[in-house]
Amino acid sequence: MPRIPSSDRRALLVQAAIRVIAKRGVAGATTRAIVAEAGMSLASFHYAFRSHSEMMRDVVAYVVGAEVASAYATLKLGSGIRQVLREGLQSYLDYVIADPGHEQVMQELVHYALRTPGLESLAAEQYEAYHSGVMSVLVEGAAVSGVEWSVPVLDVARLVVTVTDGVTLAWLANRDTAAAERVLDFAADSLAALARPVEARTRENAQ
Amino acid sequence: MPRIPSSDRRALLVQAAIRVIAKRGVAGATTRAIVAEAGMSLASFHYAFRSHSEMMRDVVAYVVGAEVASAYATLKLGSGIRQVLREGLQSYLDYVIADPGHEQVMQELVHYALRTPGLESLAAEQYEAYHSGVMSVLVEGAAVSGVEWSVPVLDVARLVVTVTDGVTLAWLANRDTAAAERVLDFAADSLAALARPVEARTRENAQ
DNA sequence: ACTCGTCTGGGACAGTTGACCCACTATGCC
DNA sequence: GGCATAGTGGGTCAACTGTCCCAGACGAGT
Repeated sequence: MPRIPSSDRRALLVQAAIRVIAKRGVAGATTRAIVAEAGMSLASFHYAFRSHSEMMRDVVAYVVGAEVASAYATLKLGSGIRQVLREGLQSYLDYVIADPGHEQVMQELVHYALRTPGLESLAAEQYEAYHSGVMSVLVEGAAVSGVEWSVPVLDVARLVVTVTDGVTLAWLANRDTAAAERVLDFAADSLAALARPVEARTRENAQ
Repeated sequence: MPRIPSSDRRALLVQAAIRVIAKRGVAGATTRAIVAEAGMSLASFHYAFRSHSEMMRDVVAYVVGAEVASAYATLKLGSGIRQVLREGLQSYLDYVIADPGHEQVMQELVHYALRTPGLESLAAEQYEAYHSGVMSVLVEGAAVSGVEWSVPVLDVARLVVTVTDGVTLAWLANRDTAAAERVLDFAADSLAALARPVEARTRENAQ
């Protein structure tokens, strides 16, 4: 069997764990299922991690750091801010539909972190990452569309995350794509109302 | 030990299970933990339920049927629809803050149902119950405020549920009450824009 | 060629879990 | 009182889990 360099083994196991969670849920992420997914032996697990919970901490930290904002980052340069918002939200929904397991894992990991002593802060960090990731997209989107936000961008980002979380959970439950898109229509309309055309002289009060 | 009549035993165990889930999460809802919470013996469990998963099905069905809309039903008769919405959303948030475990259980059970073969439909039913419960509140709220909804009320209900779910998850993660309330401010504003004063003659196009 | 530290395979362990079983007790009915 | 039935207690089982251990294999440096 090929030997795996020490630096990669943890990452390999973490990613295998995420795949297992996507397939079987957090409860199914046993050490044996994970090493089987990673094609490793059981002993290798405890060679890489001191314990199962130590690995789960890394799993949560991994999803916080990586790919978090990537789902939001499909920024198409539309004609106006309303369309930029709508298309951004749509690409997020498309992403959820294409790979429902992934966003399901994200929410399950939030609940797992909230339940696990010592990991509660990671849930908060996960949302900070969401918010700041979306915020930068919103700043860029506003710049492209020549508008500015009439409220703090961070609050707008919170609204976007609220909507995406809510739509995700409902869609996972009832798979009603048309209803989800109507919600996104309304969200895009309402959020666009928070933007106003930028007047060249009052540029400094952005953010 | 007092004998428990047959009709109550299942309900007792289901409610005990919900308390255990609130305390320890879905993964902690073992048969032993549940019967301990219910003050019963282990044998009584399999006397009442054929299996653990059969009881979990009842747990999910129970939360779908009972109390689902109760959190929304704190309808205060405010001056206008905007205030009715805002106060309704606030009372929901107050409820989440007062008993975070309960709404956490609700979301965890949705994910559990989605993961469990044969229970996926219960997740959809849970959201149908949410939507119809909120919808009736919205209908009443509109009537009290003398407005009508310019879009199907069911869609408005979906928006409300989307917001409450999103706010719940974010608040559970970061406990940022002020931010949650700003989100609710915006939601109430935006939703109120979907209502228009009812003109006595066009009463019939209410959904 | 030798050796040392890195890594792996397989086995084993104790603890927990869902499920089951059977002797036993209470209760209502004749 | 006797008896069937509903309900209970406690013990037991196999399966599964996280964790540990140890003999050995590989590779790099000498």
